[in-house]
Amino acid sequence: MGIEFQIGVGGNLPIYRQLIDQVRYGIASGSLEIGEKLPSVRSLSEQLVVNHNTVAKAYNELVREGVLESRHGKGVFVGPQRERYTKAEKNRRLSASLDAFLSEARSLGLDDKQITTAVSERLSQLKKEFAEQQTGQNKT
Amino acid sequence: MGIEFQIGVGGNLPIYRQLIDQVRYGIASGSLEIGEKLPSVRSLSEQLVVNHNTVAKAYNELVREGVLESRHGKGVFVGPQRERYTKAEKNRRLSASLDAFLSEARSLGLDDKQITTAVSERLSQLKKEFAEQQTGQNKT
Amino acid sequence: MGIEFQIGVGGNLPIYRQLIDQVRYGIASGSLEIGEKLPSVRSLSEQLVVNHNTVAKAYNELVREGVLESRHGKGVFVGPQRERYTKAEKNRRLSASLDAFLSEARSLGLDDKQITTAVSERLSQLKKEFAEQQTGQNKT
Amino acid sequence: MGIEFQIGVGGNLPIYRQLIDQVRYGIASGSLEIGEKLPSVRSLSEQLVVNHNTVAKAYNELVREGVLESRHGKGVFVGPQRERYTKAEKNRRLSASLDAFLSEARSLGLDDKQITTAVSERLSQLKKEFAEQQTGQNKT
DNA sequence: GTGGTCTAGACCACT
DNA sequence: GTGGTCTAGACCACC
Repeated sequence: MGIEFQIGVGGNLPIYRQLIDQVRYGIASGSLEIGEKLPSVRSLSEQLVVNHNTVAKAYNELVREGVLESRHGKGVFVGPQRERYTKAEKNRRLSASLDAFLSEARSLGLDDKQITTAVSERLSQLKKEFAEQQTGQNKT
Repeated sequence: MGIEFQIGVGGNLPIYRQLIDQVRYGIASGSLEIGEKLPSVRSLSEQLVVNHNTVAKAYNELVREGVLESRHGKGVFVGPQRERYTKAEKNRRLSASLDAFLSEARSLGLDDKQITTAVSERLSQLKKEFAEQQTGQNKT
Repeated sequence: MGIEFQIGVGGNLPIYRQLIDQVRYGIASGSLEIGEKLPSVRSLSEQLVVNHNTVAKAYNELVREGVLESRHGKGVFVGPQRERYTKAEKNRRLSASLDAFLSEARSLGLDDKQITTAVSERLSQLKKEFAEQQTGQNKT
Repeated sequence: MGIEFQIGVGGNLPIYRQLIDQVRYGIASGSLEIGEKLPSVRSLSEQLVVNHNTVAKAYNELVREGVLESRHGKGVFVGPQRERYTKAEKNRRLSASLDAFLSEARSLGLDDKQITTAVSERLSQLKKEFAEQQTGQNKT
C-alpha cells in the first residue's frame, strides 16, 4: 500500500513536521502497514524536491519515538507499534500537551468557544488535505 | 476585587503553572483589574503553603510576558494589557501551539472525535474549578 | 565548536543574565551553531562553581524565548533561530527598550552626549570581555 | 515660563510616557522651574483631548520619582530636584538600564554599530520634536 | 545520564 | 515591608 507524501500546502508547518504527521496519519489510518518499508531518505527527498536532511530529520524523530525502525543498510520501516504507554501514562501525556495548548490559547485571548472551534476546524482541514493527497496523485 | 488563588487540585500541572493560569484567567475574566496589586510573593507563598520561589517564578514569567509589572519594593501589579501581537502573529502562535497538541494526541492514538471531546471536557473542568475557587473559600 | 563560559567579571549583572548574554553572543557570532548541544545544566554549574538552578534559569529563559531547545533527558540545544519577529515588530520592541533606557538616563541627568558615550563605552567593554573569555582559558 | 504639552507625533510611545518625558525634558532644559505649578490634571486632559486618567498616571509616576510634588487641593508642582543619588548609585542605575537595553537589542540581532546608530538617531529625533513643540504653538 | 520542579533559607537592594 | 538572586539539596520523569 504505502502513502503518497506531499508537502507545501497544509498551512505553515515546517516540512519535516508535515512529513512526520503524514507518516503518523498513514499508520493510524492503516495506509502504512507494520513492517512496511518507507521510501529511502534520498529518494523521498528527490521526489519532494527538499533537502535530504529534512527527510532524515523527520524519519529520525519517528525512530526516536519508536514509530519507525531504522535498519542499517536496509532502510526505514514501520515499527511494531506496540502500545508504548499505559492508559494512565497516555492520559498524563495528553493532559500535559492539552494544558500547554490551552494555556497558550487563553493567553492569546481566546475564550472557550473560540478554542473548541479552532480545534475542530483544524482537524477537518487536516482530514481534507490528507484525503486529497491520497486520491490525487498515485504515481511519482 | 482580586482572586482567590488555589493549588493542588485540577490535574498534574506544576504549581507555578497553575498560578500563571489563574492570573491569566483572572485578568481575562475581569476579576483582576488593570493596575491592581497582586498579593506579595511572600504572603501568597504563606497562604498557599508553597515556597516563595515558586510564587516568584510564576509572577516572573508573567512579568516577562508583559502581563504583570513588577515594581521593586512596592509589589507586583497587573500590567496595561496592551495588544502584544498582531492578528497574523496571534494566528501563527495559535496554529503552532494547536498543531503541537494535535500531533501529540494523534501519536497517542486518539481519533478526531476523541480529541475534540478531550478538549471540551478539559475546558469545562477548568471552568468549574475556577468558579469553585472564587466562590467557596474566602479564608485560608 | 562551542564557547567557553565565564562569570564574575564584567559588571554587576546577575550570573544568570551573564550566561544568557554569552549564549546570545555566542550564537550571534557563530561560535555556537544551530543544533549544537550546550553543556548540561549540571556540568556547567560545576565548571562555573555556581548552583545548577542558576544555570537552569538562564537556559530556561532562552528556551522560552525560542533561542534554545530543551529535550528532556537529552540536553539543551541551540534552536533553529527562525526570525521570530517581523521587521515592524522588531522596531517596536527596539523602540520600547531604547526609550525606557533613554528615559532612565535622562532622569539621572545625563545629556545626549553623555548617553551616547556611555553606550559606546559599554559596548566596547563587553566586546573586549567576550574576546578575552574565548581566547584565554581553555581549561577549568 | 512653562512648557507646551503635545502628544501624538513622536513615535509610538504611550501618551502617558510622552507626557512624562516632556516634563523631564522641560525640567532638564530649564523650561520648567523648581516650584512651578503644572497645569491641573483636568485642564491638561481637556487641552490634549485625552482621558484625565492618562494625565494623572503621568503625574503620579513623576511624583513617585520625586520629580514632581502633589499638594492636596493646590495642584502639582515641580519638586526641589535634589540630587537623589550618589555618583556610584547613578552609575549602578545607569548600568542596569543600559545592560537591559543592550541585551534586548542584541537579542533582536543588532550589531554594535546598529545599536549606536539607533541611539543617536532617536536622540536627535527627540531633540527635534521637543524644539518644534516649544516654538510652534504658544496658545491653546 | 539528562532537564524540571520544589523546598528551605540566605542576602541584597528598593521604598 | 517589597521583589530579586543565589545556594544546597531533594525528588521526579525522560532517555
